[in-house]
Amino acid sequence: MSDTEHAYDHTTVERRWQDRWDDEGVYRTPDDAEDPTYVLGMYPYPSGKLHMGHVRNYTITDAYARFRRMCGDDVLHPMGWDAFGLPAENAAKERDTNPHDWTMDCIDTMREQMRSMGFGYDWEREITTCTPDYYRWNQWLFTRFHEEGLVERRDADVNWCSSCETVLADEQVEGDAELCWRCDTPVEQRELDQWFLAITEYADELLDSIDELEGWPDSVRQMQRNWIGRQEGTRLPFEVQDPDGDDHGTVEAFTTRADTAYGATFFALAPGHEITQAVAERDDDVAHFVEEEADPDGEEPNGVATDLTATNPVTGEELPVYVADFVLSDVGTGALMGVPGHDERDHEFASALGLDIRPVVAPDEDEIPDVSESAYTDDGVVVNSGDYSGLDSETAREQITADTAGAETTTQYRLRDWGISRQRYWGTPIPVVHCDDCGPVMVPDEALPVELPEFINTTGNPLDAAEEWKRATCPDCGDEATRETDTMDTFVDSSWYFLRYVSPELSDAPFDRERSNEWLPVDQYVGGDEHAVMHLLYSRFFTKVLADAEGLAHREPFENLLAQGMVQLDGAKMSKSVGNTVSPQRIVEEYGADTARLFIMEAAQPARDFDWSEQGVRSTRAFLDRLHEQVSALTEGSYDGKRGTTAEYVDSEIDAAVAIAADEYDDLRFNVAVREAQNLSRTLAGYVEYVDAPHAETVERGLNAVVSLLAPVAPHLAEELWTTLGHDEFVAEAAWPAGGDAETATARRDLVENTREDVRDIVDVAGIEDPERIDVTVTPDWKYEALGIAIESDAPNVISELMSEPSIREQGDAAASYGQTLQENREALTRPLDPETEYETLRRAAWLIEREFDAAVRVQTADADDAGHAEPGRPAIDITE
RNA sequence: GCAGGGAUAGCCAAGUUAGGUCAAAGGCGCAGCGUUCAGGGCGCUGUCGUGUAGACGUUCGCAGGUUCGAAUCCUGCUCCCUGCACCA
Repeated sequence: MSDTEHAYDHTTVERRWQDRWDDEGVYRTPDDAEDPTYVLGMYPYPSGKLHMGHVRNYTITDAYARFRRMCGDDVLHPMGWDAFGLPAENAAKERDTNPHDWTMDCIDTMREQMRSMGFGYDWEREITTCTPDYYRWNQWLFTRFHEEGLVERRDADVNWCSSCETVLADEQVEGDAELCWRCDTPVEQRELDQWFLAITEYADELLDSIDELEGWPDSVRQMQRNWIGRQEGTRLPFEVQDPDGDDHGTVEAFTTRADTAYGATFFALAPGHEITQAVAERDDDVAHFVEEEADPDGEEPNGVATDLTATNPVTGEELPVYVADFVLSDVGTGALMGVPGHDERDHEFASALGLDIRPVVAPDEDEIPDVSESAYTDDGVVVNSGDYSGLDSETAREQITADTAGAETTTQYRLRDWGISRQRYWGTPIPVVHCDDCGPVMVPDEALPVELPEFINTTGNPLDAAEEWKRATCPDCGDEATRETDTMDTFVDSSWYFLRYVSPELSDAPFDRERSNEWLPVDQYVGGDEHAVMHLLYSRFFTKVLADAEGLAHREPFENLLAQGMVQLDGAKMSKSVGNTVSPQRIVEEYGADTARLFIMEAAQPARDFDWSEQGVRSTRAFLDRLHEQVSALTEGSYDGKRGTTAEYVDSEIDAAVAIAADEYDDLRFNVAVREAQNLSRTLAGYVEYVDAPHAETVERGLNAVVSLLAPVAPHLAEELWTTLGHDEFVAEAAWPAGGDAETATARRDLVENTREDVRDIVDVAGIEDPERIDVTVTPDWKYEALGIAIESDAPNVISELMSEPSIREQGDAAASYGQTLQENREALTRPLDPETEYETLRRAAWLIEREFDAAVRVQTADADDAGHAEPGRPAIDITE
């Protein structure tokens, strides 16, 4: 695309200002800044190229950061790299390089792309998680967690991706088909020694304090609640015996419906339960079922009878024990009491196997439900339950739990401890050595960081192949020992990176405590909602642990969270595999970064999805070109008019735009804020075109405002025009322009717009072909006074109160009639602009009506008796043909 | 199934937290006019119905209710989206 069809060369302009900002350190945040506004976009994984999602994400934070800076705040707006992770290993293998070099190359490329977008970061605070300077603190924090008793090593069934050759967190397994989140390979189960962080210790606080996260979207809060999945219930102990009377011990079963204990007609074990395993060894049917038939994903619940019995601890009844595939090892205790009368799934199972189905809960005492066809699952009144009959479900649960030996109320969570072990190279080495005598031992702080060895290209875990690196001595006994070869989940890195920005160079602690206490929490966090659970939950967890263990004064990391919407193409998510992407680089080359940024921001509110539109981009660019021309026209110096009433109108519109845009920016409604700037530009153009000799100062003030209002979103052109307008400083560092208050501004606009619409209505309805003169008469003072009295008054009838006011009484019939109107609308009265402001507003806006109807417009006060039916907020209009 | 969020004029979408200038912002589409005007772009206007002076009528998923007054509050229903789920 040639630049000749544009009013300015974006490449030159954008480079120029990027260089100047760098030279002057405009976006630096000094360490002594006082409680800066902390604006943060989720740091990217350095895949090599920015995509539109990144552009949108970082344009949002950049615009907000710039706006806050113009409002006079100190701002902290840093950027960094989520630089560990599997793709780097894969890429390194493909390209015959190593993860480190590949990652660093990607970072260089992306940093340059960010620079070309004009994002104003404090690059002095840049962090890169794959550098020892960063990941040593992961190790240090791991040790602190260990000291707090929050690290556990245990044998665990883990999700294993055979393609990635690594363990996956539950959150990284997707869908019913259980596919790896990265490569879509079906996930297998394996048993391995794993390192866990005890996030469940904080489950209650993580759940309860969600309520206070008022700056977060409801959807994210709800997802976290679901994920934690707290459930109150009862643990009941069932004695399990085989036919010979041999005891298999007590099996605990968790239930939320202890009130249905009398309805239990069977007991069921998971195929993976240890008793099941024991029985399978001597019982071929059970073995066959476990091996061949059990299908936890199947629609139908399947099961097989055993020769065991379980004693219902509430009733003493002997229940048959089944092995059933709908019982899951990792839910509850892997065993349950079956109550087919009051649980859908148990009902289905009992029906299939011909087991008893008993109603023990009823809607009310005289109405025993028919449970032969389907379960009655609501709470109600307990029946057929011995001494408990007649109690409501809630009370029965409490009573049964209290009366039953060995029963206790417990809380169960869906949330599991966080397995952080990964059998991969490109991550933080877990700082542990294994000693034959002492077992696993923490690497002491002074020996940190445990640095990664050279990359070895192998199919398994490269750390396992690094023989020399693996050799270590035990910190406790000094004997030979072996290094732990697991690395940490990269979500560990991102769980505290927002703290590192505060003091990125600090060498004796991960973060400066005092400064963090002042600078945190992040005031505005922005990112995609694919991180709604994992990253955001882990970050909250880390913050709470650091508050308890390291004196951090905050228990929540992110005060306000914005989950930005997707940039789509034809209604579909942009995706490399589908091939429907738009390259930010191409857009920047063709139209410039300002155009890309402005288009994205005006297209929709930041939380919404929207469609990319090349035509929208073009018209955005056209707007910037017109603005450039507007400024050039002003500086050519041919505007030599006086400040007439039209200019006064323009002035009030400038105030209005500034005030409204400020409110909208503050609430992150960039699309509305930007529209104010564009409308103001339009108003200025209309003014220049309408009057013979525009008033240069007014136009200048207006263009200054337009440029200021656009500066957060289109910063390069804004700087360029700001200079053209004669300013020496950066617009990035300029103060937000002074304006009026948004409420009055809106009231004035409404008055003008309503009046113009009324004129149109009249002309249209009355069929006036060619209006010659239009008289607009503002309300008489006494009506305004009367309205004020009526609003204040709490008398049942205001008319007498109005008539006690001489200035109103002397209006005679008119006063009585208006008083009547007021009385009828008593409850709905609102205070309008005062008559003087109204008069002034309309006088200034008269040119709009003149222009539209090509008629003389006369705005007058109502001191004459021709006020007609003018009312406050509603001038009388008289049109002469 | 559970939970959360929704349903607004041809389409997209504000407004609902604090009921009253709300026939209801803005955008798109469509139509008319203008721009020394092919088109495009840009600007102005219109876009539920009726109406020869700014009015009236009907409307905010469906059905009721509260209120002087409801897009907004309450109850029930229908449908859509998102998350979770053989979760005991």
